[in-house]
Amino acid sequence: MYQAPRGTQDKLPEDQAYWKYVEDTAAEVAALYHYSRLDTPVFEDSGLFIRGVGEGTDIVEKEMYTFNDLGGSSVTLRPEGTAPVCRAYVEHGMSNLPQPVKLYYIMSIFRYERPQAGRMRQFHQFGFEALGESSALLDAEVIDMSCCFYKKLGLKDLTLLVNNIGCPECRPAYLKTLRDYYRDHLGEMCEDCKNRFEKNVLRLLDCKKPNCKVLADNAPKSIEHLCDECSAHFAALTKRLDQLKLDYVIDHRLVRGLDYYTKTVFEIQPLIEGAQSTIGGGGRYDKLIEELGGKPTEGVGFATGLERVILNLKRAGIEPPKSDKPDVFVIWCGENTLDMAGHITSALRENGVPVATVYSPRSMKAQMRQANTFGSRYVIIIGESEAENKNYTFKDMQNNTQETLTEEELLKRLS
RNA sequence: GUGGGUAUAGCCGAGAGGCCUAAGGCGCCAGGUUGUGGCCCUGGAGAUCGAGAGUUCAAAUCUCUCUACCCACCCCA
Repeated sequence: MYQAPRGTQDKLPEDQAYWKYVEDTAAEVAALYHYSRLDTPVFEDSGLFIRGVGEGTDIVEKEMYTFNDLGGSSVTLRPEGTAPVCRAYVEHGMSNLPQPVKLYYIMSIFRYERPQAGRMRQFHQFGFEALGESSALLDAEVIDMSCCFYKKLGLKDLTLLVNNIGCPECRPAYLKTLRDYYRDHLGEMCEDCKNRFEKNVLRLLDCKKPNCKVLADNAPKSIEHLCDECSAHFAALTKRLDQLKLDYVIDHRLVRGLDYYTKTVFEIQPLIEGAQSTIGGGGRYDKLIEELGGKPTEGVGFATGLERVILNLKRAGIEPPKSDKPDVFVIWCGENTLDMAGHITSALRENGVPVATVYSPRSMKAQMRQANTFGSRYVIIIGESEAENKNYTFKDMQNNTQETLTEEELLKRLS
């Protein structure tokens, strides 16, 4: 038999309440911070991600779903959301709108990886991007908004990590310092890191191997090698975060895996040990839009994995809210009851009341059982005597009380 | 890409060569008299034991191959 493709999953009815809760909360928070929704296509020109995310990154090198369509164009299932948003910003001339332009999205993301807990090939992100503003106050607001999202969901015990990895002005010098430092320790590094030494020195900092970790802890820190502008930016950010009373940890080893980040980077992690520690992350990307062919436009954003959010909700025992609409189950049993049942079912639905019923004759007991397993609050019983008297037996399953009502009384009661 | 683990009905899960024409539980269906749920009781349906090959008189149980899933590394959300 067929199965859902590796690394994908069905969102089953029993999980939908979680998804709705998370997505509704995302939309609510987005509105609070004045972000508008943007949906972009599931696939894009492959070049967008190669240019945007960076050729040396793992995402581009080995995780993209890239294929040629029938016309011969190379397209890629989006492996992240920031580049598409920037593309849309440029394409639709949003630089003419009042800046910053604030956009959010809830979309599926595709990365070809070995699946494991909290890591899917198709997963979903809630993300938001603010474009056209360079102030660190906005960085702080983005971080604040991220925290607000988790807080509203009821997630606690999250750690906020922040760092500043510099800009094209100061980063080259820092990278040189870093390379000089690591050059003396090549012998102590793992194979991967030796490789990274050549390709991407920054990434040496977040290797988790014990030896490399020690090296990284003692490595030159980016925030100590910032230019005046970046330094001031970082100071403004932390000052604002303090005002917002957000607890954060400055993590020198936080560098992120996408090439487009400049200055601020941050990550949010649950306390639970082990893999997939990051639940969300983001940062500033002041050169990205330029890189994609737009005019120089700063940006800062954040994205969080919804599967991981839900995983953490479940671990924390947080349940999504239940709807409090009255659910009605219509039972019909006996001669001439079907027409009345059909009539009242339609009438209730026209009044906006959710109704379930049965379609084949079954014993009253069986129908009551079904109403019970459905969790219906009310049951309307139409048996032969009701059919004869043109009224309805209305039963409250919770209080175990029932009464005889006319159609008008019934509709009034439930609407 | 690397390493480890698992694979029995819709779900959970016993089972370690013949007594398995596969236990039990949940769920589902039907009953427990005459028109009524949740508890309880009784009965029922539902499994080519992941797939293929091999060893054997005999395999869910042993061997091999494949596949899928899980976990970790890696990476990230």
